[in-house]
Formats: sequence, C-alpha cells, structure tokens
Amino acid sequence: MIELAILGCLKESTRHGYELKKHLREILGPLSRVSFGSLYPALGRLERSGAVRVVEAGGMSSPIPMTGSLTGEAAAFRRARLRGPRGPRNRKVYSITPAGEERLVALLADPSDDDRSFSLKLAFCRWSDPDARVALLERRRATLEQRLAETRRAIEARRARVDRYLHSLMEHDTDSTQRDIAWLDHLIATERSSHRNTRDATTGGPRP
Amino acid sequence: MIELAILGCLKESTRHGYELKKHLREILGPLSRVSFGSLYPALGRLERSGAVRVVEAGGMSSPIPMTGSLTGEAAAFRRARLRGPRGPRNRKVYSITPAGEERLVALLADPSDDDRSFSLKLAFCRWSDPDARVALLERRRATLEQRLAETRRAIEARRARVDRYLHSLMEHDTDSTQRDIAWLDHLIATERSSHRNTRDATTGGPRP
DNA sequence: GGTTACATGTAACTAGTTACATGATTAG
DNA sequence: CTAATCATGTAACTAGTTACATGTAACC
Repeated sequence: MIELAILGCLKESTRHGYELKKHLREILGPLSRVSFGSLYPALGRLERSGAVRVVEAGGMSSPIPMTGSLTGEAAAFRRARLRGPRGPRNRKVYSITPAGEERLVALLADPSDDDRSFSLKLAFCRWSDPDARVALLERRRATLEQRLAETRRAIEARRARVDRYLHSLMEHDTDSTQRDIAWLDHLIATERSSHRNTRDATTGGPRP
Repeated sequence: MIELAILGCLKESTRHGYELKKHLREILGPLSRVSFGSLYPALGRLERSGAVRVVEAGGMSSPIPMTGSLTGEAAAFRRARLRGPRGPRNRKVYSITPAGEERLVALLADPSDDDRSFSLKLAFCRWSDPDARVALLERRRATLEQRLAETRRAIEARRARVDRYLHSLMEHDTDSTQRDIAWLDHLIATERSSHRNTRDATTGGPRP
C-alpha cells in the first residue's frame, strides 16, 4: 500500500523521499504513517520496476540534458534557482513514469478492501476513471454490509451472557458501520450524477 | 495481540486450538480474524512461557492422574463420557495458568492503542480492575483527540486545492472520531459511577 | 561550533498471512 | 467409501516497524 501512496503523491509533482514523507503526512494526516524504513526500500523497488525514475540527484546529474552552452557560473546560478532556498544536498528527486501511472491505476483497482487500503485508495482515486471510482465505493459498501451482518450475528449469538464492554463495542461498531454505509451511498450517488454517460453497468443500482 | 485474544478466551473456559478459533470468531465477529498459522505458534509460545498448559491431549494422557483402579473397559467408558459426543481425536485442550492470568492483565494494561488492539482490549477488559479499565478508555480518548486534531490540521492546511474525495474522507473521519469520543465519554462516565471508591487519581477528570 | 533539521539508506525485528502437509472422525 | 469437517502444525511470504549508521547544510 505504501507504493500507492508514493505513486499517488508523485503523480501530482516530482519529489524526493524526505519531502514525500512530509507531504504524505501533511495531506493524509493520521491515515498515512509512512516510515523511512519502508519508504526508501519502496522507492528502490519502484525505480527498479520502472514505475518511477530519478530526475535529479545530489548536486551532480542534470535534470534536463545540458546542451553544453552554459558556462560554469551560469550552470551554478541555474542550479541555485532550480533547487530553491535550501538546495539539493545529496537528495534524489523522483518522477512517476507512464508505467508508474499504469501501476497506480492498477493499485486503485485492486479488490483488497481493509480500512487502511480503502482510505488510501479514496485519497488518490481522482487518478482513476469514474467507473473505477464507483466500483471502489460499491466494493467497500459490500464489505461494510458484510461486516454489519457479521457483527449483528455475533450480537444475536450471545444474547444470554452479555459482557457489558463487548456488547457496547459491538453496538457502537454497528452504528459506525451504518453511518459509513450511508456516507458511501452519498458518495456513490454524487459520483453517478456527475457523469451521466456510463450507465450503472456494474451493479444495476436502484431505479428512480 | 493474538495472545491477548487467546488468554482472554481461555480465562472463560479451557479450550483446544480449533475451538478457540471458532469461539473467537463467534464472539468477536469481524474484529478478530485469527488464522491457524498464527494461532498454533502463539499457543506454543504461551505454553513454553508457562502462560497456558495442556490439560488434556489426544486420546492418551489423562487430565487427572489415574489412580490405577480402573480396568481397561471402565477407562474407555470414562474417556467416552469425558470427551462428549465427538470425542478428542488428537486434540490438545489448553488451560490458562496463574502466570497466564498475570500476562493477560499486563497485555490489557499495555499502552499501545491502535484501533485493533483497543477493540480487543475492551472486549476482554472485564478481566482487569476498574482503574485499569478507566485508564484504557482515557488513553484511547487521548489518542482519538490527537487524531482529531491532526485531521483538522490536515483539512486546514489544504483549504485551497481541495480534492473532492480526500476532503470528504477527512470530514467523515472527523465526524466518526467525534462520535467515538462521545461514546468513550459515556463508557468512562458509566465506569466511574459504578465504582465510587477509587477516586480519579489517573487523570483528575472533570469535577461536578 | 554545536544543535537542529535535512537526507538516504540498511538490518533486525514484528506480527501477522496464505499455502501446504498430514491425518482422524463422522455423516450420508 | 468418500466427502466434509475436525484438528494440528510448518514454511514461505508480506508489509510493514524501530533502531542503527552516515553524512550534509542551515541556524544562532
């Protein structure tokens, strides 16, 4: 899932690792929590698989191939402007590749649907098409509906020896899940109404 | 965290591995999801560390040391009664030990507080004392309050380029977290009012 | 000139998962 | 007799984490 976060973030703009972590934390708040120990290896993997590439590295390589027309001084000035107020120390700036964009769309479409992956997918789902978005929301809805049924079954199964805390937990979980579903329904309706072309082929939703 | 689930479950009654998994699924519903691949190794670890012990094993060892007075036939009959309608094939029935009960209380008291651990702890918190329960709830409350602040900060930080989906996700997260906090407040109040002896030494809660 | 923040990376560990291997017992 | 369920266990893999190691640049 960290690869989804990285690719979704690089799709907006080129960034280096450290910056990526800061930005992810800033935009995703508590639903990200990326550590360097997983970030850098992930960037390495993505680079080796061709999903991202380094466009600027620590003080040496040039982002755009130099045509040889710049003197040493001009090059230094240009580098100084490019790198902003802080300058590149030994950092590697990454950019997403076309292969990476494909991978991003594939990750957004994959059916795994725990709380964390769903949140991440929703956070970056603007990079996939409306149909894929509706599919994502519907899939999540189905997962929650199943969860709801299971929790209710668990509540029913033990009417007798009701533990105070466990019971309250499950009732609260039921409420939360119902609210989540209502929220998803709203998102789905909004999504559907904002693209009146592709009919609801996936699920055959409610007819008005 | 699987050890907490196992110990909490064995505290109620002796059980064998397979039964443990079924029971956990039944009572915890979607908030458990224990697989055999983690259950059996965990039972092994707990046994080696003396937190649980085998009280009855597959067809051979006797739960209570035989005094030698039983004939082969009588022993078989007794075994048949002990094992109920299905009989022990090659199964190992586990029981929690005093050391295991201490470990259970320690696990309930440990400060890690992600969604999953909190749910599990609440599910089994009846095995610890009222003070520990209030401490658990207060700790969770603090975690959620922090999450709330962080999410709000993230929403504020990006007023400008608001992504539809990410924004909705965060607003919904804010609502959910607020409701979770209100629920915790209710639990805390109930817990406090049900034991009027030990005053709120931990946090110095609101004075009436 | 020392502290803080920037920047990248590796190693060991954590807490699980799925898939595999094995076999007993029971219901139809 | 054969399929389903009960029952235990291992091996390989997953997706991260924390702690360590290293070094640069900015700030005061």
